[in-house]
Amino acid sequence: MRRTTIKDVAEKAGVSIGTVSAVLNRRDSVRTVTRKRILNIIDTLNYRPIEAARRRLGSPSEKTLGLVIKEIHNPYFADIIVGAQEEARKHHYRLLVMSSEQVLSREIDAVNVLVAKDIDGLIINPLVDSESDFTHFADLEAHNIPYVMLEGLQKGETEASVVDIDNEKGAYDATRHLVELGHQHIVHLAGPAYSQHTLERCAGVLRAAPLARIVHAGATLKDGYNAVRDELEGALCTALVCYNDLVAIGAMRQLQDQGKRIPEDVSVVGFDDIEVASYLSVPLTTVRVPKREMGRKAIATVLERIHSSVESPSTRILLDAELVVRSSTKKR
Amino acid sequence: MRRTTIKDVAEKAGVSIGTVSAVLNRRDSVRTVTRKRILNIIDTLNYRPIEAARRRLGSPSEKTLGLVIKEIHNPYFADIIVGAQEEARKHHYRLLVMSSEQVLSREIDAVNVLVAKDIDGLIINPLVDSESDFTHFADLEAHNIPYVMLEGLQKGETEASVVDIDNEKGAYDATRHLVELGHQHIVHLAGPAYSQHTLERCAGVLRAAPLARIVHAGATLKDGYNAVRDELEGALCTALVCYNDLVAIGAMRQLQDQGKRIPEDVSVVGFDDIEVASYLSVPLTTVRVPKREMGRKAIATVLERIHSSVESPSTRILLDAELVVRSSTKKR
DNA sequence: TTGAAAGCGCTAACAA
DNA sequence: TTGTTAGCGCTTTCAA
Repeated sequence: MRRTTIKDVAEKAGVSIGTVSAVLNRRDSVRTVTRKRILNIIDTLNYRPIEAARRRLGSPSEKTLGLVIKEIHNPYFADIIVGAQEEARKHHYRLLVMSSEQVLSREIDAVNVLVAKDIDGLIINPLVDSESDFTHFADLEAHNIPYVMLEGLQKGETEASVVDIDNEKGAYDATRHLVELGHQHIVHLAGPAYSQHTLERCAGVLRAAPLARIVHAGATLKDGYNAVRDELEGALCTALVCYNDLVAIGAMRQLQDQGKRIPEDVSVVGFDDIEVASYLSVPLTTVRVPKREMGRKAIATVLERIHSSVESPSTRILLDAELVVRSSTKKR
Repeated sequence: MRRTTIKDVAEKAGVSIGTVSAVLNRRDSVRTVTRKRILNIIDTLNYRPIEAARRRLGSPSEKTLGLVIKEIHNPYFADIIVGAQEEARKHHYRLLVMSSEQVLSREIDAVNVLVAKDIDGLIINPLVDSESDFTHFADLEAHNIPYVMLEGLQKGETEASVVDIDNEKGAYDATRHLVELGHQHIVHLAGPAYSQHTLERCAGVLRAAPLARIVHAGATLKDGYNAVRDELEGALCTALVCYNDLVAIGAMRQLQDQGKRIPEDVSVVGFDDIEVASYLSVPLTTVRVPKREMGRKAIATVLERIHSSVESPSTRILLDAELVVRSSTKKR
């Protein structure tokens, strides 16, 4: 069933498409009766003009950028979105956000839709699945749509620019802090499988504390809660390095349920420094990631690519992240 | 400066647009030398075909719905987004998200962009400014794009459907709970100005406790923190009803800074039941809003309107919200 | 292997 | 006041 077009409306109304167009564009050259009749038919036919056609195809359309994130629930991304939006607005671009929710097929889907919607550039925090196919990125390149990633891909499959922090160093700093506090039994609650960040942070933890135990957790409150419940029952553990703040908060809740005090019994370090981290009863020691700045920088980078006529080389921009010591860690 | 078109490429390459099109569509009827030459020119000219035109205008395009929220930082919206996405996917629609960040001009902007991107329907949590203009909603109606609101407008300016909860009742229940606990000095940390939810919740609080003091706060962690710091210094107050959980968490942090214990010294009730509320050291008593279901229901409602040929009447769907008593409230 | 031309839905200029 | 038509960027036949 074809979409209803202006022609259908014109036919049914017994007028020309020009007249219908005039009504659509609120030109006052149409007789009231005719207008009413046409309006009626538009309504019953449920007709909706195709915007792309109205804009006379060639005319400059809305400038838009796409942003594909991994989890809408993570305040980490909220900050990135705000920074990105800010920078985009400054340059008169609008930001369309989609979330893959950690599902590769949705990521591919999101990119396709955004391409179909004719965005001018894309920021994406890609899923780094081992079996990832990169056709959607190839598509972007074929379409000449510049894009920037918020997390590096393992293989050098694409020539994309990356805006990120040094995750290995961040995790190293966090763990080093615990080591210096005298902790011997450190457990790392690691992030989701197949994430580059997970890998890098594990590496950082192990560099600072080669004997640290790595436990697979995930990226959410529940993941942190469950990991501590299922994996740390009675285990020797005086300090926790968590993949992110959400996991840390979940872990702390479970520790508390087990009657353990923080930081007296167990020290906990998070990652990201989401806003709520400093509002907790026991303010969280964590690695501050400059999220807004990352969003801004990512946009600035695509914009550069959009506006430069020459093929700019792909870059890897690493912003600074630093440990923020609050009350959830304590000398052993 | 016009956008580069296929014609430019063809001219510069000394071929016809048909040949360029063939290259673009990976047809193997083009001689390798010609293809290479064209590809080169595409690159140097930074040419990007307009998707809308490729799709031959009439052909059915990607089915998409728009969602305009008020604050990307509020987990309340994250849940709504997840529910909406879920329902949309089930019906093979994609969801494009934009955030107004409490700024009316951005809301208008977002709607315009979404319309330009040819969405099939819209969910919006509108800003209810007293000086609101409703032209963007009128535009939606003119374009025959069905939309559903997640918060009622004050005036009956539009004929939109609304999916929401009974906010007055929710706030009443929350406050009533405190009254039953014996609290006499109740303060309500109210939401942002010009929000319908703010108004409705204030009304609910006052119905349960006519003597409650209303303090303007806002919708964020910081708002809660600041309100308690600036307005409750030394004030008589044994219980706090907060506009939402974020405000409650912010308020609790400040109370703690003042050396007050929760719930021994002050009882606190939130609103929304965002996930983190149950993970706090003092799990938060709050009004559980069925956020995902609201997202789902809102999508289902637009979809109905999209697919029904008859003009469906606007409805007002109120889902159930109920008080969840945890540990932040206590008998006086 | 390439070019020419029709047609997609719509707007705007012009003619009737 | 209404109808006719060219043209927007592109794909797709069909002919050369």
